[in-house]
Amino acid sequence: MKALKIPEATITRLSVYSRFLEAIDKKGIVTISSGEIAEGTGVSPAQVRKDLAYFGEFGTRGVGYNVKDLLKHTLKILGLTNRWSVVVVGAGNLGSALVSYRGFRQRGFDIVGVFDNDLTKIGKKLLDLEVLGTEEIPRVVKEHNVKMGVITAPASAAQDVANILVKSGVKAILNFAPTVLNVPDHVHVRNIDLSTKLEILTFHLGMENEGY
Amino acid sequence: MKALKIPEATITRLSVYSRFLEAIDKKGIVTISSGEIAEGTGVSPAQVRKDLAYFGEFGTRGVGYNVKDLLKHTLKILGLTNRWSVVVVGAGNLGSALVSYRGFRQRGFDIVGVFDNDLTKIGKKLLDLEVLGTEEIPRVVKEHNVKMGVITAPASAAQDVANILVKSGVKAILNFAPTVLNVPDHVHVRNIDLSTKLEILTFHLGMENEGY
DNA sequence: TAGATTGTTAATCGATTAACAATC
DNA sequence: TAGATTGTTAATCGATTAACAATC
Repeated sequence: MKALKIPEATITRLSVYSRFLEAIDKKGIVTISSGEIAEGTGVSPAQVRKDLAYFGEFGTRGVGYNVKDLLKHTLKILGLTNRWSVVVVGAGNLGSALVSYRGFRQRGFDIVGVFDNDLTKIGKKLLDLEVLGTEEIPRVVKEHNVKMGVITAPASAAQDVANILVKSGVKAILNFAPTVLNVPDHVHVRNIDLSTKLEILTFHLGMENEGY
Repeated sequence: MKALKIPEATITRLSVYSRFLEAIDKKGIVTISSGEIAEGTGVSPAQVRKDLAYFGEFGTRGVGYNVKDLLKHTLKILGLTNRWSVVVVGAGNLGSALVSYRGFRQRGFDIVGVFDNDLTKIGKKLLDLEVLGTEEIPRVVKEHNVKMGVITAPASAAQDVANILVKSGVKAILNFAPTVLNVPDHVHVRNIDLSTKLEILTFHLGMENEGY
């Protein structure tokens, strides 16, 4: 209920801390300090404490944080204490890769549908999922109470896909198409643009040679 | 040569502007204003002008920007006026998808090598590329003057892969493994963490239900 | 000239860092 | 108690926005 605005970077880091804590916990380590978390995740100790402080007091002064405890809290904050059903729209190479990606399942995401409007792809099996036509999206979204959709369709189709997803009741979209989506305010969208990330690197490489 | 620090977000947006301008240019539109660019890319007009102003004066007061001209400038800034050879390490689903991804080639990236240390993957063909053992990385990097590497190996192997890439002379790494890489200061690293992006969305969805 | 839009400065906003009192 | 580390406040740093003079 707090009206406190939390920086997006804080949430991103929380995800990183969470994964780091999982690894630490697996090693059997019980207690960890903000300095050690910082060391392991490449941020500053003050940053770690500040990020956590948005959500509560999870540590013990003079001691540090209980690993299992803090891990649970970070997962709770990220909304990962229950599983999420996800649909993927676009069964090309990237879409297929995501459906097969074990990392998602491990963090609580269940891909319950893959869709395409390319007839040569419909009916294909990806793991245990059959690629369905996009007209099936509303049914699957309703049946599995899907809140999240991933768009791996080409840029030219992305907006149409987004419209279908929104109309079906999806509340959050992860968009891999290099295009800006128009959605209602209540729908969350994040873009992952693979080329853009490479271009940040070429920018820096180019700068070193020529300078700007 | 300017010592001016440019925000990473500016570079990301420049990449978005650049792609938007390509689309606008294809429509045959000659002139565009900061307001129209802003409208098309989801930022503020002041932001657009500020971002561009880091690099020069590309517009004409009272008129706007010449589309072709500005497109050229943004490509130049991003280092996309010549092509980049890239290697991909990790020939799993994601690696395979990236090799086949046409978006890279279109923006000036040529994937010249795919590597894995899994014997069942070595020798497989991805498009016209044969998957090679990781011991071949140094040779290919040198032969093609590769400056950029993409890591799509599992987290457990990512640091080893990074070491090999750095030793081979790679200067920039795009890392898909959910782990923090240790590399020398002169090597640029960016992470793309697919789960983290989903977790930002679940965070927001969770917040709406329970509040934080 | 009048209208439009840039480039740039100053004001605002927000995020990170430093420092330290609280406390185990 | 002495040493350590958190939680939090204040200071700093950086990025975005608003406003407007310059100028086409």
